[in-house]
Amino acid sequence: MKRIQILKAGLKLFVIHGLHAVTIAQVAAEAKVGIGTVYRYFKSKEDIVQQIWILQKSEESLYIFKNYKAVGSIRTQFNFLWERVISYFLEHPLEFQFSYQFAASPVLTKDIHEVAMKDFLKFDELFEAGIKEHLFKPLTSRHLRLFTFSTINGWILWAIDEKMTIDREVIDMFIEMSWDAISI
Amino acid sequence: MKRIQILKAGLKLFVIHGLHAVTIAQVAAEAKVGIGTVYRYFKSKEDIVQQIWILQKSEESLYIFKNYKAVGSIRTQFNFLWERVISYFLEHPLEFQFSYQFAASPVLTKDIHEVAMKDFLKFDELFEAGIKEHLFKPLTSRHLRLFTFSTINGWILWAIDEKMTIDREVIDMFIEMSWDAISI
Amino acid sequence: MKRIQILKAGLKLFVIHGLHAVTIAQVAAEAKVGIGTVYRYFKSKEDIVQQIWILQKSEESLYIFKNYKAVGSIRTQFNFLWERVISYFLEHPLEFQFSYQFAASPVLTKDIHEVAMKDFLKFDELFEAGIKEHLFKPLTSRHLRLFTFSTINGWILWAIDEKMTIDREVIDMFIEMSWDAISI
Amino acid sequence: MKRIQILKAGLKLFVIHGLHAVTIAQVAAEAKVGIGTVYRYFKSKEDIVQQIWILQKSEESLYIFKNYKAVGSIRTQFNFLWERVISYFLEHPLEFQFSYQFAASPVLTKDIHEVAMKDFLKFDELFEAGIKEHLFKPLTSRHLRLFTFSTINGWILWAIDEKMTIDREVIDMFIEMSWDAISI
DNA sequence: CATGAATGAGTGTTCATTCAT
DNA sequence: CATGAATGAACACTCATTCAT
Repeated sequence: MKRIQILKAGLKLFVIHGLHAVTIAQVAAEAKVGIGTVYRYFKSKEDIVQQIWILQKSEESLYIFKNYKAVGSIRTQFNFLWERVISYFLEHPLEFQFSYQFAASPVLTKDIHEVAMKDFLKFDELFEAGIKEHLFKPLTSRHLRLFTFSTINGWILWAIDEKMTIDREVIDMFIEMSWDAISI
Repeated sequence: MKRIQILKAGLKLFVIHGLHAVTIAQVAAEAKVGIGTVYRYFKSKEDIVQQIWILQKSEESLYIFKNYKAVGSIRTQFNFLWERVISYFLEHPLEFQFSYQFAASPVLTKDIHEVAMKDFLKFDELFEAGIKEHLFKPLTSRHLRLFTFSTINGWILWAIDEKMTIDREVIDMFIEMSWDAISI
Repeated sequence: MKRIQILKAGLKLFVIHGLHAVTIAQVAAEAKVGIGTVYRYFKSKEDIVQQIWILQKSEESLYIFKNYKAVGSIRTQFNFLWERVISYFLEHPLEFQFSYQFAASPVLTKDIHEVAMKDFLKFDELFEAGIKEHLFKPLTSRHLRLFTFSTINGWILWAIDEKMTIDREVIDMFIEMSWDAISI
Repeated sequence: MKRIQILKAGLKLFVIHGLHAVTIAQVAAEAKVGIGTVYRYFKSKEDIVQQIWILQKSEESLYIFKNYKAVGSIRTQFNFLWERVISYFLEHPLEFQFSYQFAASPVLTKDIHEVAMKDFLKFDELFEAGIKEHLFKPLTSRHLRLFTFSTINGWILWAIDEKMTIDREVIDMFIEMSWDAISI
């Protein structure tokens, strides 16, 4: 409960002002808890960032894979999942910016990334199936996943930046861009 | 001279340890100048980061557009420029990581980005020409540029991360992926 | 019961780590009681130290004066009592170290010392008798007591420090040293 | 210069209020330097205490052994040195109390003690010579030194405590007490 | 009577910035 | 123009103390 409050407060403030410009006192105030309480749940400022990352990726995957069944054509599943990814980030711009800013940050170790990413391995299974059907360019499933996530990041970044109204048509076009990039 | 030393030292340390974990004293030591000297050239830590960004983008564009002539087919020019971008970052992994980490950082204001990006507007001209020839999906030239840069960033990130040996063939395939994504 | 547990736990931890390096939470854990319980019995950290001191001196005097009768020659009584003091501390090294470290600590007020020391005034009576018999150098009984306690402390400190095996002979010699110092 | 100021300030405040009741800010203020300056010279609060101890023992030995020549009878040398020790502490009550309070403190490691005590090994040489002449009870020179220092500590403690006026006669008597204790 | 989660004042420590040399 | 010792505001973090359960 308080743990989640703190993580949500941290996410918001770190995104807006940057890690080095946010004090623990500010995080505590935003989370409406005492400073000491922050340290009851987290052992340091870096720990907070790492736990935000893990929580974030967990919520992300929960949203994305809700109602997902690995049935139907590869393309259908691809459309379904990427539509979910896009929807999630468009509905959660703060969370998206956190993901973008901290993806390459030195405070996130390999271990943290590994833990946080484990739910996303289902994407690899999808790509694996596509590779078997010779639908994709000759890359590993891991690289296909990373590439498509990259394209999505860049695209959402500008969508949020310019406060565009995103309609179905645009989303569909974007998914097509991703598909066209990796398919033969 | 000393100015450049300081910027190079800062870039290296910020990438490796993160902005908040690097002190001005460390930057001064790495640059082999006194702390006071840092303040003769830059008015604050944030100023250093901003100036690194500007210098970085300037060197990047110099490398990319060297020998570039806006002649030949759109595809030929596209291939030429993206090959240069990829080559630059593969040869300068530290600079790449700096670009990646700070692209969405709150310390870089819109003004700084505008100044730093002005040399890259040539890309927009190329995309503009492509749009006129109806080669691309219905997006603005700016969005086409942002999208392709984003895909390239994601790709180089794992190329560096996994210490892959990147040969011509792989680069060519990647450029094709980018092209396929945006072309009709 | 719990009161004593807390005092014993505090004594042990304060001796090993030093007053400033021990938290109430650690004392509570060592005593196997809750933090709140500590505050039910003591009003502050300083209070704990003071109560340890008082308990300690009380247990010490109980041990020392057990079976003591103020009869026989001064020398006989002197030997008896100092042998008891030495035995007590050799059997209770932790308690000794606490006594040594906190004897001159600013957290122990004059009042506390007065309360804690009242059982030891029997020593003064012995010295008083010795003074009357002209056995001692021209000092007050109080000074004779302080002096002999001081010598004993120094001696036990290294005995414990060097984990010497202390036999009767050594103890006898040491008591003789103390006696020789103050006697005419 | 500033280093010494800080150590002197620390000694004074630690003795009066106790280690845990003195803040670095107070030490800095007493030393008339900035807080940051304290950390330019010392890496932590504990380091300050340790360096005070070392400086203290160094100044002590300098005072004691000034003009000392290892000639004349053992007794003459003994008298000379112990008179110096007593004089030093009577003239420097604050320094004495520091010595007394921190002698058994856990912040002073074996290493620190070893470094600090090396100048006092000259005492051991004197005792060694006395042992050869069969003047002393059967103890090692090291133990003779520790014992006599203990006696002195106890004695000075009360002398300072009661603000006695100490004249030659009293000092001479005390030296005699120490001598009587260890001599056969 | 017992507990330990919650608190925030207070502390040690850091580090961007200044300025005398 | 270069330096780095000096500074103290500001921070991360601790821990004695409280109080609802």
